Amino acid sequence: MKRVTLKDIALHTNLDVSTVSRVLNEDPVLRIGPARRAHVLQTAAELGYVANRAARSLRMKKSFIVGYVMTDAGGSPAVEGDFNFPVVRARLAGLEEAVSQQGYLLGLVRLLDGGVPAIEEKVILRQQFDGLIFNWTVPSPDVVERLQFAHLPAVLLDPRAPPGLFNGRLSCVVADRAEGVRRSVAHLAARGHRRVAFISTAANTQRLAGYRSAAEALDLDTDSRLVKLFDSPIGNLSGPRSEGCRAMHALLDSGVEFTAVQAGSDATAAGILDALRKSGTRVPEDVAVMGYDDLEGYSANLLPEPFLSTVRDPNREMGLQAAELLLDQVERNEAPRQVVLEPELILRRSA
Amino acid sequence: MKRVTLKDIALHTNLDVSTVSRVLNEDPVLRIGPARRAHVLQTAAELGYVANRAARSLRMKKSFIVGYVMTDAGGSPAVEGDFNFPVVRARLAGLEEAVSQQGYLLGLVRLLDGGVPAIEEKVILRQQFDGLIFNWTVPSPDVVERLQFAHLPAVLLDPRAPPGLFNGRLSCVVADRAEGVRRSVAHLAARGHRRVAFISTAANTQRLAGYRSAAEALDLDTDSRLVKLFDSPIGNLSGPRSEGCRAMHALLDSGVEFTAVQAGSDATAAGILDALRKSGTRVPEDVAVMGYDDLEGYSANLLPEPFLSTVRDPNREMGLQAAELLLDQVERNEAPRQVVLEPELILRRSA
DNA sequence: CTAAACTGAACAAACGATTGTCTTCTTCGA
DNA sequence: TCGAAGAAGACAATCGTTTGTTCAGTTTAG
Repeated sequence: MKRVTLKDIALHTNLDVSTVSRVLNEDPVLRIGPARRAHVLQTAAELGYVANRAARSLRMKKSFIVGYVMTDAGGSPAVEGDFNFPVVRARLAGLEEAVSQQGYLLGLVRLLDGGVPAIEEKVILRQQFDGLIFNWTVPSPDVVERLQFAHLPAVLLDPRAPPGLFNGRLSCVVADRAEGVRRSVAHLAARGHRRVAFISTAANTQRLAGYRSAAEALDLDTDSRLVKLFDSPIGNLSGPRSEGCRAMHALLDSGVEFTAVQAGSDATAAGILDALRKSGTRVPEDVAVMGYDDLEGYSANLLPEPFLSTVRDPNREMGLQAAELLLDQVERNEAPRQVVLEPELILRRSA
Repeated sequence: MKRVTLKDIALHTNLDVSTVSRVLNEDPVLRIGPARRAHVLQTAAELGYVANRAARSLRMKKSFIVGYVMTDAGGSPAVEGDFNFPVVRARLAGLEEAVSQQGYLLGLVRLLDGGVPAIEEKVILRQQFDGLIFNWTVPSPDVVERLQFAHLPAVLLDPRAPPGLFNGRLSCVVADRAEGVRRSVAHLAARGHRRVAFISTAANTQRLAGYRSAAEALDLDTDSRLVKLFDSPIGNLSGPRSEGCRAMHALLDSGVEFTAVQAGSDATAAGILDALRKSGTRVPEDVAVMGYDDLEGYSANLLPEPFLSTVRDPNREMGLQAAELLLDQVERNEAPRQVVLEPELILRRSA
């Protein structure tokens, strides 16, 4: 039950704890005979030595813990973009993998809406993290200020706000949604579709941009009537599907011709499929449908056989990268950077 | 940027650090004048003192961190019951709330399928947690053995295996699913339904038991043809919906009369609704449907307006309780206990 | 009036690691 | 042969708390 400490190894090897420490940390200050070095390493392994996190933290003035900030609406229905989305699981897995591989621990903090004082108190002071990860939620400018002041590195993982706002101050990991849609539309074009509709919440500006640039680059028919945008307030979780359904009906009723539709999200695509089904349109024979997010691939509990062709952000990879960026700052004191990752096409039966 | 330590407070108050520590910890050993005590408290607040986690851990031989064990299928589609389910968010929120309120931190560890050695190495030794939470996944007997040996308390949060297996050795938080179904069926009975079908995966034995006992207690028609069970291997995420759909069709085709159906889960209910829609049956006019899980309430991204009446486990509360049970062991050395929480009826439009 | 008891606090020893500085031999060049 | 350099490792301080013990006054009891 007793923990094995450096002292134990020192006793077993007739060396000083400092020497043992230097061996285990490969401290260049120490020149030691290979035989003794091996001996130390071996007994450390035999005794099952594991460095005491607290002692090391105390001495090195580092906690070796990075905080994952989870905002919490206080028990009410979920906050979109946080744990609610199944994708978060993949991100967390990536985060934990990278972080633990470098000897850090991933700590979870739930932040109620306390604003700056809450962050100060809970995250900056009390927990003594070495760095912070914000998934989707973005800290207010005030908070960013405090972070800088406290020399507490942070990275924004897929921030819902344009990353430009934090230029150079915070690291940032994003998926290139425009490129994702571009690839998706390119796939449709390759299948011979010339008139591709786009239905999405208005908030997805990147995806719209991807659609536009693809349409132009591929010389598709650009008809403004093919684009349907709707508002979907963040709190309204059932919005995208019903709005997508409505938009599709409107498009159908308008008589505008099209042979494919790119949805802004899988939820929207679900609504689109509802409308198409109701109107007796066959998918993909009459109309091909592409989604975005790959919800089915993550958690298809509510869906029958995965059907929707879609675009998937590299969520696990995003988590990994976020951790790397953070630890680059924490460990190697590098400057904040931004990394952009490419989504991937998932082809199933709808297109 | 310098951290405020006990020493700083000691200097400001002309007291010894030990005295300051005792004041802040309300150590009964210390008898101090109320004036001085107040002075200490005040300067501590003014300076924004926060105890150094590492130092305290070192001295007290406690990390003040509890680990949340998240099993990881290595990037493949999600593992049901873990982060995949939106309910996990609620549980984590509850956990974090209770845990942080008692001064602990919630650490996340992802466990690949390494079995006992992996748990030993990563969770028991390396991270030096004060306690462990297993959500849904249950540790193997070997692991339980090691936990006991290492005096590492653990609590099982909604274990997928019958908790009886760990009788008295591990704390356990479960929702009373039988009672949930009982209430649900009672609601149907109150609405006048006498012939209530039950469709579920065979694995949901509790829910079936709830159905049976409710049917008996309420003197409903018990007709074995009303019960449809199907197998749904854990890996198969789209199973419940398509199986539910198939089972409903079978029931419809069989000609057995019924006016309501209790589904084993919302996913199954989704399939049931598919079948009813296809057969032109109106819900709830012709047939009332009750689900279980309240997926819509948590994350209705894929669904139009929440429609399904259902049963919801008190997930946040379960997280809170799990934390309490764990800290009862960690802090107060209490024996492992089991707590059972009651689900809640969520009435919407399907019944 | 003196010993005992009590008050209000200071002293000091941990906890287990890291790291700057010494010490003690060897060895080598001149 | 002597001094200096280099090799191999020991010493010791330190990080910030907690906590068992001691200590100087002051009260109380007998």
